[in-house]
Amino acid sequence: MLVSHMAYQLDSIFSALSDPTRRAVVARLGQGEAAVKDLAAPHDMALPSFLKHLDALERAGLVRSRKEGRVRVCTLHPEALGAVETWIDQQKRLWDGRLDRLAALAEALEHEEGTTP
Amino acid sequence: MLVSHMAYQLDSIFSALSDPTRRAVVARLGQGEAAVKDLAAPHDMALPSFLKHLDALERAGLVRSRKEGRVRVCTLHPEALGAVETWIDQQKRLWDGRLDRLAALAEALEHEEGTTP
DNA sequence: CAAATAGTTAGCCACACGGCTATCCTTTTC
DNA sequence: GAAAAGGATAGCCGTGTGGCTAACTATTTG
Repeated sequence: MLVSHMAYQLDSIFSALSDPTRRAVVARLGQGEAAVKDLAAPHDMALPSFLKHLDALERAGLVRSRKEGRVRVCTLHPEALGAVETWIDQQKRLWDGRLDRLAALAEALEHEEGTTP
Repeated sequence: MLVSHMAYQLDSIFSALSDPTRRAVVARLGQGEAAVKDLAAPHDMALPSFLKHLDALERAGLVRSRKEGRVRVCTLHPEALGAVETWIDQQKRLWDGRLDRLAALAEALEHEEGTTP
């Protein structure tokens, strides 16, 4: 899994999650799949506007949907959140690594104490 | 910590992280603080453009900066990422809770088997 | 089959975003 | 003290985003 491949994914995932309506949809779908109409109900906006939010979530791979008759049923794909977690973990490792090097440096200086006036 | 307070924060944090330039800056600052000029160097854009990215990171609380003479020194504030992790963990709990209920339902059905023809 | 339901598509609008240049303001440095 | 360095600010420009209405398609349902 090349980082450059992930980058585009991360763009759309972070972007999708940057909106409260879309985060609410993710939370709702965490309880189980739902039809577009039911997903849209709690949100005070016209359906076409809401559909754009769903599109964003689908483009990010967070949600998938299938059509059953005239109803579109949406399902959460929580694995997509894994990309975010992975990225955060990488940042933590960078951060911790930096702290480790600082500690090593501090220790080195201590051992050297008094030898280089 | 009220959810409604977090919501606005999450907006700006997710939004800040939705751009590769800004994620690169976060990664860079994970190694230690740096001056604006040095942060900007790897990114092929004019300084004012880059400053907007820094602004986004500061507004999200991911980066803070202080002025030393004519140089602005930027520092990572990794705690801000905690808001993201918290949100993801909440979603996982929702998801897992749903699976638990499904399992409970399945078990209940099994016990009931044959008693309700 | 007619009407209601559930989406879908097209197109409009205001405003945010990401890039730029040009200019200005401090602080160093020579 | 003049010039260079490091940012900051203002303003322009094309594109993207989030909202809307209106009109259309495809399924159910009465």
